[in-house]
Amino acid sequence: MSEGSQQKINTEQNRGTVSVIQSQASAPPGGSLQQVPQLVPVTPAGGGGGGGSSKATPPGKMKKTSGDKDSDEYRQRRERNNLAVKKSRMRSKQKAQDTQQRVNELKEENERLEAKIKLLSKELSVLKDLFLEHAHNLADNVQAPGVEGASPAHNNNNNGACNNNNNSSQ
Amino acid sequence: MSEGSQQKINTEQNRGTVSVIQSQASAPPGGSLQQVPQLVPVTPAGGGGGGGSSKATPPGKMKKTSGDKDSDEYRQRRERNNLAVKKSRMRSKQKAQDTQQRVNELKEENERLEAKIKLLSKELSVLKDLFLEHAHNLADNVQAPGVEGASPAHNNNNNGACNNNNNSSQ
DNA sequence: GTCGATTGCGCAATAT
DNA sequence: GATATTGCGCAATCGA
Repeated sequence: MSEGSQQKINTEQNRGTVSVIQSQASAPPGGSLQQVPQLVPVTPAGGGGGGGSSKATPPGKMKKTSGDKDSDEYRQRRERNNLAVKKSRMRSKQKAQDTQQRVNELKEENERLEAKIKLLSKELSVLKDLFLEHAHNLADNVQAPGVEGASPAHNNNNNGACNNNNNSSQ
Repeated sequence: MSEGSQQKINTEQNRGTVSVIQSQASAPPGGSLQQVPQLVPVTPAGGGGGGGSSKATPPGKMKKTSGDKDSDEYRQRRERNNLAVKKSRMRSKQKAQDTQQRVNELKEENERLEAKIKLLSKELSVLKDLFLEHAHNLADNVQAPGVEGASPAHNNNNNGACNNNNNSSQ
């Protein structure tokens, strides 16, 4: 967790002043640093695929005041984009969080459902046993109405009737 | 979606060469730009608010060769961190993806479980109905034992009742 | 073609 | 001390 100690940067501030800054840069212990958007073309004619014409700071003319970077318009665009980025990231994070929560909910519900299944299964089992018992009782009644060892009935060749197939789907 | 046209940056490359580059920057369509880490102190000893004192590059002494930025060590650290960052982000993204997938799986399983519950419920219902029927039959038997319609043995109307598929797997 | 939304990336601060 | 996370800004790209 945490949450950093972020410092609001005053857009356009050093902007107006900065012009050329070289390496160097002293890092005051307690001070925050601001990244000045210095740009530089990188490995123009790189080895890989995209070949690009190099063209580093071509002597061509630049429109606008003193380069894109200093223009108010540029700054404005940047700021807008920064805002959009922030927003987008927030949403993204929120979404992830929601998804995680959804997982939890679903897990819970799953457990509930499984419990219910267990219960229903048990009930079914009990009922089935009762059925069997009844069948036997009836058989007895029919089988030995008055005689002792006679077993004439047995008509219900139910043999193998109550088979429960314990198949496993999947 | 998308996937940008990212270009591998050769760390330490322009480092040695770059000295001063101002705004400008031409943005070649296919070319990538590298952000040179120019740093600038922001609100140095700022108490809380918007800090007004500028004070860029205070005359304090910096250790190391020619400033932290140019040091090999610095560059190395940066690169290591960049790597770590990349890794971390990858994992983060992967995790989010996994979570999403988990949601899908759980949803599927939920549906399966619900279907099963439905089925079990139906079976239970059938069995119960059978039970009632039997009870009635028995009542009839008891109620009218010597009457004309005595029917001692039509007990096993076991019509198709006993099948249950008690599949429990997973 | 402008503008917001995404995305990858590097930096720096902070956490582990 | 080194790696891992996190917030943030930049730039490129996508999409409306």
